[in-house]
Amino acid sequence: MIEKLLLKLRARDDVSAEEEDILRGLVADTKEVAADVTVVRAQVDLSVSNILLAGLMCRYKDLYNGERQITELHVPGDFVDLHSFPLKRLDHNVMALVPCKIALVPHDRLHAITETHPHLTRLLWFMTTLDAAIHREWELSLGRRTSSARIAHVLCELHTRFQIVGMTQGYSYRLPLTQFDLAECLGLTAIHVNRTLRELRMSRLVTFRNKTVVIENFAGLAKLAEYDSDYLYVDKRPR
Amino acid sequence: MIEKLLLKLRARDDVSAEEEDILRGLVADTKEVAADVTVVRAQVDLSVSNILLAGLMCRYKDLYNGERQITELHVPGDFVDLHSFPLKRLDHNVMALVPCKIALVPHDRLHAITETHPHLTRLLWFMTTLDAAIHREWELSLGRRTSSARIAHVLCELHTRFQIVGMTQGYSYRLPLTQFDLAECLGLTAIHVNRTLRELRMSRLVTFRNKTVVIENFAGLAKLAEYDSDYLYVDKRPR
DNA sequence: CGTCCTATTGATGCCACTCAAAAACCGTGG
DNA sequence: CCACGGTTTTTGAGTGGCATCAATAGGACG
Repeated sequence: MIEKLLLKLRARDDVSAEEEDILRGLVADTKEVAADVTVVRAQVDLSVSNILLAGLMCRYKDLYNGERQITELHVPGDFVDLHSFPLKRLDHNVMALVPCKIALVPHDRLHAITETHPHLTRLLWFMTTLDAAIHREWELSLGRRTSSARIAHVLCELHTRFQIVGMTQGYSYRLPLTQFDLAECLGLTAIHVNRTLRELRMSRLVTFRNKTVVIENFAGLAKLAEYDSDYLYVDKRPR
Repeated sequence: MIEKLLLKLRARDDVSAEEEDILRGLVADTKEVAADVTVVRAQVDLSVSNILLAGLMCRYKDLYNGERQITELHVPGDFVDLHSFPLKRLDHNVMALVPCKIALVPHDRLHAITETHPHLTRLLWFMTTLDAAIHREWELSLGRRTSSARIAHVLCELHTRFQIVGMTQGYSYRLPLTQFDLAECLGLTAIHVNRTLRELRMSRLVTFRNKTVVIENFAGLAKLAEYDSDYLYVDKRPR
């Protein structure tokens, strides 16, 4: 059930058979949620974290006027709100962007791991710092990249992240987002995203149609975006 | 020496006398660094983390054209690159914005804590997730807030963070940043920061002059910024 | 008291936003 | 299988916030 989480972890460090068992034992229950459902609400006391098994989720914050900023996208295998374990509540909401399947992990089981399994604890800690690294890269995009570079960058990032969990076909992957969703990730309007996607399509770099991304020229796209997957820490090391 | 770190931690959870001793024992050495010195460089293997004792530091990423995005500011008491312990290297640079004093903490001592002191481990973990929360709030600023709200917001944030470590005088605090530095935090140009600061000054909300911030109307500033310190998790809880 | 850095102001331009509307797509039910 | 309503995508025209370019003023320091 948590195969994708294991893929994600094993791309970064060894996970022993015992540790794998413990991780499997974390899941107390699974749940299906419909699209557009807010699964975790900001400021609510939490005692459970969620692993995304299938679908696509996001973390977002919003302003009074209804404008929304998505601060991170989550692909299957992501421990979507693991940080709620040390934080005890969240400063943002977590929403399903499409129908999703999630696994529920009670915090007391995570607590138990921290008491008895240091290496696994460090692995979990690592995963939350990986999310922070993604936040930082998005800050760079939001603050300094042009609209075309922003879109190019997020499409490169998602290619890498989907690839890790075996959800790409070559340079193509399914991305069930609307242009409106994308705009909320990138600090743009949907209209401008639309125009910029057309540019990227016309320059034969990437096509995003029918919820599918086809990267026609990865090197070119990465160059435009100044994309370097370093910040995703896809290298195996003892943590 | 690490009094400000202790203030920061004890604003969020209890720290026992034993834990305090262990934290004090983390420091292997201290160092003075000059302004504008990059203390930690991206992609370099690390075996030491730094606690900021005095001064002001930042994390930043940059683009080929030399544009820079500061992703977080660090005030005294911050464990500036604690996340390099799980990550093993950083995806960004860490720089001293003014002359700073830092404490060096070897990773093997952190490793030892994770092996023997679960609660302290969770506290350290918590601190890295707090940095991530700040990143998310900055994403919201960079993506959706207007220039005036962005400036107002960061000045509110810094007030709260300086206050926690006892470095405010009422609604005033010393902030040794140039307008150029601020611009690099906010995804703006220094020129526009200058104009916007004038607006904020003229609307009697806040003054930033001679490296000093004086908030004349905190409620008004917070309202403009939609500032809510929730994301800084200044509430004491068992972690 | 000159030099460098920082702050300030003015003029102009462009990237992305807003407003408006049509076209394409999609699930649903008759 | 097609009509239908809602969502999403696409395109056009006009606007504006922040950037760029240019230049002066102020402050810190040797």
